Amino acid sequence: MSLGVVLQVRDGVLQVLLWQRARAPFEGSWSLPGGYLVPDETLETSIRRHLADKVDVRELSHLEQLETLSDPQRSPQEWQLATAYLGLVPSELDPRVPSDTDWHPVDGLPALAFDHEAIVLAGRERLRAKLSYTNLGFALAPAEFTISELRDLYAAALGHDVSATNLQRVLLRRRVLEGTGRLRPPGPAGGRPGALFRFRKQTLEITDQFAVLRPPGPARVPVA
Amino acid sequence: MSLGVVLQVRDGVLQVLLWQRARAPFEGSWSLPGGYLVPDETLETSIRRHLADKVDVRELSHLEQLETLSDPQRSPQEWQLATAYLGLVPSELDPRVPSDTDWHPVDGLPALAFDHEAIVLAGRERLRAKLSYTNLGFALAPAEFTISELRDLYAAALGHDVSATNLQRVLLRRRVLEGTGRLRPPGPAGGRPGALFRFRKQTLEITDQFAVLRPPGPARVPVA
DNA sequence: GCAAAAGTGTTGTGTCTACACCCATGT
DNA sequence: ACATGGGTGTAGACACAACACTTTTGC
Repeated sequence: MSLGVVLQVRDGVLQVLLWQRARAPFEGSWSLPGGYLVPDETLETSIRRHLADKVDVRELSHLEQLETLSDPQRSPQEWQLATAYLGLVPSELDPRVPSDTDWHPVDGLPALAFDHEAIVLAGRERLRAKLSYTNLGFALAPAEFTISELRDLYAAALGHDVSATNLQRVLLRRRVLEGTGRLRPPGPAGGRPGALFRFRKQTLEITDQFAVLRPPGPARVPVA
Repeated sequence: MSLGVVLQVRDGVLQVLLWQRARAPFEGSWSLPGGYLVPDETLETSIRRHLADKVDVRELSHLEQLETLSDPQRSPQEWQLATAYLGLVPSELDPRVPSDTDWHPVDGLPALAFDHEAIVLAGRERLRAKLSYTNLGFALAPAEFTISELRDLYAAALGHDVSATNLQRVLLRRRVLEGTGRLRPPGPAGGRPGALFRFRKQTLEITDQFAVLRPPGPARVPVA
């Protein structure tokens, strides 16, 4: 079967979409959405189908495989293999979800069915790691945003404060962001209007390729 | 089913263990070792069992899950899910393998059955990435080695030259290596004897935790 | 003018590459 | 002595964090 860890920053907090089980085992407790495969279906197709059917989530900005769980003890009833996926939803969307489905902060989860808590935490770890060395921020952010707004998204996902100053410089140096030329007018409290940025790419790219032990040769020239 | 990408540096070249198929489809062509699960078996148990049974490889220094393949077209006969694992064998071992099994350089693979070529390359990518930001080198190296020997292993795995000078400094600064106090006597051509080192840990550890966007606060003190 | 929010200048630090130089051994 | 291979010293490039300062707005 396939399972989806769908994450979104909502109200400034990283949240995961959970589904309340209607049947034993773990009747009534929260679990990850997902379900069985149908014949000749890809795992990715399967999780997309289950997310669209059961929880009406279609606007995934990113989807990647996490891991496959196979411990014979993970389900009390039967031996069950499950492949978990990480899905991300941009921050301004509010997909309509059925009544048995809701968002929960990843800090402060209720008791989850099966081994789902560990899977949620693994998904968050994957997100945190990739925010550091890829452009994955595109999947959390709306189409256009100010640096402050983006800083809040990164802070919620990473779980610690992020400096807007340095975030801007890192992402611009890596050419992950580009300015739109437009400005966001300030709120009623005043303040300088913020410049609006967007991600240059909406697909995953590694932006910090070689941590160390990179190939010999002259320093790579920054893209002109 | 489970599949294993077993890699080892042999004769200074990164090689993968392949198994020659005896049955259709792809009769006679090379493929990754592996096979079906038996009930109540973990995927990891399964791949270890198949590697031990069929190819007599028991001395894996590292084993981790790569990904699960599910394309309905990947096997011409039937719809087949396969979970691929990356296994590593230290460089000085020469496990006894049956006659239908052999090592092949990853640069210069024969035509492989199914989608196995892509899986091998994915395994190599995983290895290359983790050599940069973890202590995974322990899984390629013998118990003790000189920096030159280790340099050759890294160069074979990474596919480019590596400077022994800098490799030593990086791995010592990160406290991944430690000296043994012993020396390797020089060969017949003479030369200064090389100091012998070993990896401090034989289990995977991240040694370059935050590429960027690390939490605020005073600089982490290097371990005294 | 003053508060609020955004953005820039600048300094310091740590980590890495590159390369010159020195050290220990065999013949 | 000299060739061979191992190891250290050091300088420069770079990316980043931190923080002070400036800019632009509302009131």
